[in-house]
Amino acid sequence: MIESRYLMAKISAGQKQRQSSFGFLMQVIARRIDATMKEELAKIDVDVKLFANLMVLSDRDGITQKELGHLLEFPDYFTSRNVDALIDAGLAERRPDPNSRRSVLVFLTDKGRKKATELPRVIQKVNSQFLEPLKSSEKKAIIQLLHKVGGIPEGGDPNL
Amino acid sequence: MIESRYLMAKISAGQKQRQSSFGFLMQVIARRIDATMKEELAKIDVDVKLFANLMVLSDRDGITQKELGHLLEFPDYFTSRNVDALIDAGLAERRPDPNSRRSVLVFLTDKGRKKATELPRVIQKVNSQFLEPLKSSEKKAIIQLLHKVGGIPEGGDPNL
DNA sequence: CAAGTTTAATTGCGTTTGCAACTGATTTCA
DNA sequence: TGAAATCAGTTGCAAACGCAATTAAACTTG
Repeated sequence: MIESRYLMAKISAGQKQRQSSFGFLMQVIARRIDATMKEELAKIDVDVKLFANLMVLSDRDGITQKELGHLLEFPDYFTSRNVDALIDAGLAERRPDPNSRRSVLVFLTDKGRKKATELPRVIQKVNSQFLEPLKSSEKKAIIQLLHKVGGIPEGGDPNL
Repeated sequence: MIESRYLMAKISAGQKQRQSSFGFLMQVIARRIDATMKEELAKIDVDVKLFANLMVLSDRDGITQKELGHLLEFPDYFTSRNVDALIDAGLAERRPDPNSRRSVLVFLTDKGRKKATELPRVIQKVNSQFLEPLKSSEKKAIIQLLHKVGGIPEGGDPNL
């Protein structure tokens, strides 16, 4: 962020307000999580830029680029280049969509599927590292509140 | 962020886990906040990239570039270019540091100071927009929890 | 069914980023 | 003191980004 991770809202007016700004807190913590993920993923030789794509594909192999991008809220051009990069890294391949000649299906290669199996461990590790200061009930609470803020339906394992 | 804001943790394993990943939620919401800030700041003709710098300078005018970068956790080269951009926009100026010929002090111009006064309103607006789905008690709770996660001491006005 | 519209995906190109190298000033300390 | 190390700041350059335009396919509708 710069790595626009660097970014924005680290701020507001005085010291006090700055520290309590929701946007400020979100940005700062998100950047830190991103940096930590980058480090952890480097250990297993995965580019953080491709990580998200790998995770989605491991769950839903053979979707179109459009769908992949949609699930990640990425613009099309970005998805297009991400898939290029996945292919360059030997992690995925494009195949024609039997249902439409203008869309493309993306599949993980064996190598890609193998890499993908290593990812949940990393996510789990980083998430619990960041949530460590919270009590168990607070962990549940913050995830619930974030879901509410994001308008994202809940469900699933809060440990991840 | 993509604007390495686009990035990372949108993820985990299955659909269920993905939706609950703390890192995933943080990244997605942080990116949305960033995009919204960008839009809102465009309305008052402020580049989101310079926004953070403006806020810090409005609070602590006349600091060195080094200090400015440190407060924002930005690398030196980035601060250097940000100050260039602030100057190009007529919002700030460099002055020699009387205490050291190798460092530089950064001051807001009148125009810069004037712009800075418009920023808290925008921050306020975007924050409350994102927190809108929450009840008042929940707003307090999420900010408190984020402080705890970030290891950032609390204090200040939760509306900002 | 043909013209117009929308859609998935890609790409050209100017801008921004990140790293490393560089300059000049200051400190260290043998 | 003066050679080496450190420090603030800048910059060259390759890579990555982001937008807008493009291509080719698939709807829509009169």
